[in-house]
Amino acid sequence: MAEGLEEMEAQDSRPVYVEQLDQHVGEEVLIQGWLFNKRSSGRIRFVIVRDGTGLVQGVVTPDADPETFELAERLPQESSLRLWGTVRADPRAPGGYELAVRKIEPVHIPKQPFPIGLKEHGVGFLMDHRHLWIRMRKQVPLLRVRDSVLWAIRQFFRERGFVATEAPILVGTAVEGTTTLFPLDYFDRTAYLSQSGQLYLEATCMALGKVYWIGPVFRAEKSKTRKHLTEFWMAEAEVAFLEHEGNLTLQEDLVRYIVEFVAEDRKRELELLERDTEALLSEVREPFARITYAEAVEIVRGHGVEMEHGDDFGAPAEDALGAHFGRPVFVERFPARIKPFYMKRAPDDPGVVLCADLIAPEGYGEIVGGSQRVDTEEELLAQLEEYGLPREPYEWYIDLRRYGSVPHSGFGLGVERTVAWIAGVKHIRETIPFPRMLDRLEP
RNA sequence: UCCCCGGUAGCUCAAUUGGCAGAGCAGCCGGCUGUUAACCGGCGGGUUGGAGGUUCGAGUCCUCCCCGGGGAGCCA
Repeated sequence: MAEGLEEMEAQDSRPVYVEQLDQHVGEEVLIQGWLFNKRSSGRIRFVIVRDGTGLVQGVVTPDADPETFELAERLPQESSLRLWGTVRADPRAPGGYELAVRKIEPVHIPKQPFPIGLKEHGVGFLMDHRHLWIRMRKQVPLLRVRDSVLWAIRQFFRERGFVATEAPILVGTAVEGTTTLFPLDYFDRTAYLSQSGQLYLEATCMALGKVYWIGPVFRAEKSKTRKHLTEFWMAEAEVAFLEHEGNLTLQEDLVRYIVEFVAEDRKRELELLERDTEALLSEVREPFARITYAEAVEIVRGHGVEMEHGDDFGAPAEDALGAHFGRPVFVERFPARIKPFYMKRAPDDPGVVLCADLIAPEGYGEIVGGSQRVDTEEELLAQLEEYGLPREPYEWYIDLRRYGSVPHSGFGLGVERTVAWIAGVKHIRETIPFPRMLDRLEP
């Protein structure tokens, strides 16, 4: 009977989310969420409730029923609850709206204190409690920014007629010989977790024309930096009949689209993250800079960073480039021997390849890497040999150059680095719900 | 793999030259009718990461190990 009454009551006020409260001023609503914090001043009590879309302050006075008044004092942090109250605008309330609470109904009351308080914590402790940390103040808006970045990517490609497709995660061979792969037992042989879907997208674009996919990739490098995870997400695209210049334009259009979309779509979240969105937008307003590898080396040296022509860019070099331009910069035409076997040589200079890395400003490093691909069997066989790679596992890939081969190009965008740049967070471990890093496999 | 820093209460940190292990927060008890990481008073809370060594005496010095953080390299 008592249960029946509660259900009736719940039906009286439709549940609404905190982000919709401005549409319900003056109405009684039902909020379903968790107790984020509470404050009390004796005869007036404040409960701050979060529901995934935002935080709202509930005001509890002795006018509410005695049980509710008592709950407002007693409920511990992260109690789950239903809360009925009338929405009103009040400048004293965080967010501008608050609830005059009529009733609180606990759903679950924790028996022990929530490990993560509102005061500061160390990174190690927070990472050990990542499953709970994601509920907290900065993490919720950050994960909502991530959602928006992924949504923007899908929307961009769909608007342009790309077909969303998939590449396998389990693969039998390395895509690029250099990077370390995670091996695993696959019946009686060794399989690996894919480090890139690119080779497969090259095949798929010959079927579908323009393709993209967004998925996890894996790198067994023992990197310990703020820019690296062992499992991260890439948005990769591959387009038949697209050549190098068009590839850069496509990447530039995509990156600008993502930034502009997210800046608007997650305006409130970026404010909570204290990201200066004007500064961010101004970085992508102008056309991106385009320089060659050779020019980049000179610029980097001009900033006092030592490097030889023929070296790949290290973190200090990337930072120097980002600082020099203050906006994204494409570095084109790398020396062939520091890039993978599948990139096409420049027709006017066989020492360099038709590739580009896109370096984000503000020290976020390379966020996109792409190239035009080798498109003749002769070139591909020659380059496999040059890189000392066996031909047999790549027979299917060589086949793509035997049956109606066309010029084609593509790229991969690092999702977490892009989110970090847009949100303005220093370490990419916070841009994914459960980061996988060296020595960090749990939770 | 290499370099640097750290490990003290549930959490964040202090502890002077080697000399009685402390504070804030959290928890518990009490107070406060507009709080904003509220505030005020009280209470409980410790194998100082582990092993060994030096010493009258080690959180502090030495050796080894474990764990974490930051950075490099490599990469997106």
